[in-house]
Amino acid sequence: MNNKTVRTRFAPSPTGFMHVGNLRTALYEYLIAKSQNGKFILRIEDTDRERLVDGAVDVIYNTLKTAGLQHDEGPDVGGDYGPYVQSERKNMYLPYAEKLIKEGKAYRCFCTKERLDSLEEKDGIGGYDRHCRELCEEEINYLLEKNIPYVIRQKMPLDGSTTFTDEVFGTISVDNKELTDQILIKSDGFPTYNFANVIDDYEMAITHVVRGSEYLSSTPKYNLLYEALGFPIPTYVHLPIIMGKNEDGSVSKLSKRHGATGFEDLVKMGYLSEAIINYIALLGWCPKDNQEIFTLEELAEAFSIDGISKSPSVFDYDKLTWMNGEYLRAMCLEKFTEVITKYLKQVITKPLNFEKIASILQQRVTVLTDIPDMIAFFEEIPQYEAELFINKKSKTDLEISKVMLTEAIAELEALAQWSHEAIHDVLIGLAEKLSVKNGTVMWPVRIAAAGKTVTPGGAVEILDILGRDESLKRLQDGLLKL
RNA sequence: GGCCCGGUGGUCAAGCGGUUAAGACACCGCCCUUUCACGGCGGUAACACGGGUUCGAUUCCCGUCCGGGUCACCA
Repeated sequence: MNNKTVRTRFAPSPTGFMHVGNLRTALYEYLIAKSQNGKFILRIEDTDRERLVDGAVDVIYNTLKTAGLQHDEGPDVGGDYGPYVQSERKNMYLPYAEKLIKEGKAYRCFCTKERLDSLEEKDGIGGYDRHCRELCEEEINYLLEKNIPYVIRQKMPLDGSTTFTDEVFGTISVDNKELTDQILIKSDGFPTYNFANVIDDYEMAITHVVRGSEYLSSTPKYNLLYEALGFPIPTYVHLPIIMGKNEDGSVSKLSKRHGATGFEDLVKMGYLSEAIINYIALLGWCPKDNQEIFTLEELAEAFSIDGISKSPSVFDYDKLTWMNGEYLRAMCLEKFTEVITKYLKQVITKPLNFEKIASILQQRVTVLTDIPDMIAFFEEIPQYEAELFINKKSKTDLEISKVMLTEAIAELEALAQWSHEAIHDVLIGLAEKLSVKNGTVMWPVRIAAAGKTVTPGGAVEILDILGRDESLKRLQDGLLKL
């Protein structure tokens, strides 16, 4: 047993978008670290200078923050292994590459982009032909003197095979002849992701390399690099890929074309960050006891690598929606009211009691953005046809509704005090007095009060929220339709 | 196409040689009920296929098929 502190790292490149796949990787990295009292590190991988996006790093910080995945070390919080931004580490990589050249494990490649492209066309399937691998010293010096730009490539073994063990996928072996002489340093002097990753993970003492399984096939190359450099090989944890359903029913790696796949998009659509985290935690991992609703703390407590599955999983908005509803319903009313106030304000300008509205909404909302449509009738009653008064199950037709509304209005007008309890008693009492089922009274009243057949809350709640004057006015107007 | 990985209901998934093959979402029905929802109860629905190994395979091995990933001076 080694009791070295577990250190995991989340190493996104700043693209301005936090894909749920990346978020889940971050989550698992966080959980693996936290479940073992380890450290979770954030490192920004910005070696691709052509793709930099302004403000992208802030998106990463914000996402991690609202998701609750606080890192222990990173560009913004510091740490003993900085800098945590690869572009600021630029000059650390070249010496390693040059060391490899000296040891005959890497070489300079002067091939032009054009030549590489033509190679691809020739054999159809990529792969560098190792043209510069055996250049003699004179040739190299000549090209160097002429300032021909070059990259540094790693020399892959020509035969044999490379084997590594992954905690999730087990032992995997690949023939070395499948491996291309990968680029370590680009012609602009920046390291490639492949190279920087290995160096940084080593220098930052990362113990568990956690990433999506799309890296599985390039892992042998990393292993060879660790060996060439004399670095210890980290524990690999490859995660199953999150898939999205295509329009034709097929599935492929979840991407933007599958709809909202960014964390911020999901939040904008009305999903709570806690629900998103909870849901994606279960996408590819299962606890021992099948529990489904977890706080982040509970996840960190229950998480273990052996619960990670190997097969890809399809992102299911239905289940996320259900889970979001669970979170919404579990809130106390005050909290729920606070959360939905901004959605209420989108359609309500009248001085209505938000907490009362919240109380009828809480059991019915699954996605926050549904709220405005659900309660817009409080602000203004929609145009509606008299046919809405007809309901078989409540035993109402136009004639009966007219009677019920007339009676209800008379009773309600006489009400000394406009409260939920008083309204309830008077309407239920009316049904009893007329010897009809409750629904026969309630249906017409609710239709007249709301102008629609489906409403959150019943007649009593709606009248209570609307207040005496508006309620009576709406009931009178309803009566006029009959 | 080469290489790598995977394959339990529509979806997420338990299972790790002997089970009536869990559970959740979705769907359907019933109950509750003042519409809808919530809640309760019940239901439809799965081990991709073919060979082995074994007394016995969803589980182990091989092949087929299907699905996915990967083959960049992107990460």
